[in-house]
Amino acid sequence: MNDPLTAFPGYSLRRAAHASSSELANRLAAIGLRQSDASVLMLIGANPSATASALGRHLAIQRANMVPLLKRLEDAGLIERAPIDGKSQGLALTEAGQDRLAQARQTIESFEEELFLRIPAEHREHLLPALEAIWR
Amino acid sequence: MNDPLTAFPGYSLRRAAHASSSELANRLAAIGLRQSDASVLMLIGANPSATASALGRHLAIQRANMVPLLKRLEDAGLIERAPIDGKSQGLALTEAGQDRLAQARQTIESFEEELFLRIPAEHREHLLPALEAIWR
DNA sequence: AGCGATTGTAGTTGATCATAACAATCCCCG
DNA sequence: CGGGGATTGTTATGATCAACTACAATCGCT
Repeated sequence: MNDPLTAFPGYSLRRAAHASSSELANRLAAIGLRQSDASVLMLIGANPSATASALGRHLAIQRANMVPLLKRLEDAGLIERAPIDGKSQGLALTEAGQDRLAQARQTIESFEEELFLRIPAEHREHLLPALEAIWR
Repeated sequence: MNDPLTAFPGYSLRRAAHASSSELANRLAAIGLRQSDASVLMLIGANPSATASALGRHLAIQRANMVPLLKRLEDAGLIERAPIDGKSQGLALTEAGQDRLAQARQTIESFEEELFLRIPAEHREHLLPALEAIWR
């Protein structure tokens, strides 16, 4: 079939992101996490007592959309909130959260490594800088 | 903020795809199209009398999800269907569809060019092959 | 003639994102 | 110190995209 789309980097970008994203989502589902859950766990793990707003800003997740996400993690006993002042709350991992994060990290790291290795060697080192130029 | 995610190609891939995708969606919305609409128009334009199933296979859109998409395009008077045999139908652009496709093509091509130019020169030629290695 | 595969369709579900609105609180400047 | 603009968490709602199941009709091949 004649295909005018695959020559476009933007189109290929979407297809590649979708493919890799759904693969990772599958693997994370095996430990009961979504990608956004895992991202938030990773970020809280690296930044204890960060606020929901700050995490959202950094992950490009709207404040409003953080609410059900954090509620899910809290209901699952993975995170807990501690008031910082009257309006902000610091987020931290519970012990269960740290365990789950370890699993998530393992899942993500091996996934990312496989992904990286699928790229022909001569292009590998160019991918990340090229992508960052697009969204940073 | 300490960020363990941006070093991952997969994460950066999702962020870049989301950024570029929503930008393109905005521009296409100005001519009344979604990205999937535009993709389908492009593909029909390059492959007259292709079937819905064939398009879907090529674009990685499930047969079932092509239905509302094609209905939208047909209701907008952009495509028409001609029975090939008892169960297949060939899709073709109407005149309005060809006009709209021309606009879409213009929009997409200038978008893709801008996108391409945002990538530092030394990485540009590596992006497409790297992406294709991921999803092809 | 018949059986497996394909096609189009309908309906439902879930995930992700965007947006608007609101009350409570914070922070800074006059 | 007081007040106004900004920030925070939250509720609610809608749009988009994508996955799944199921079904009837038809095709293609043996």
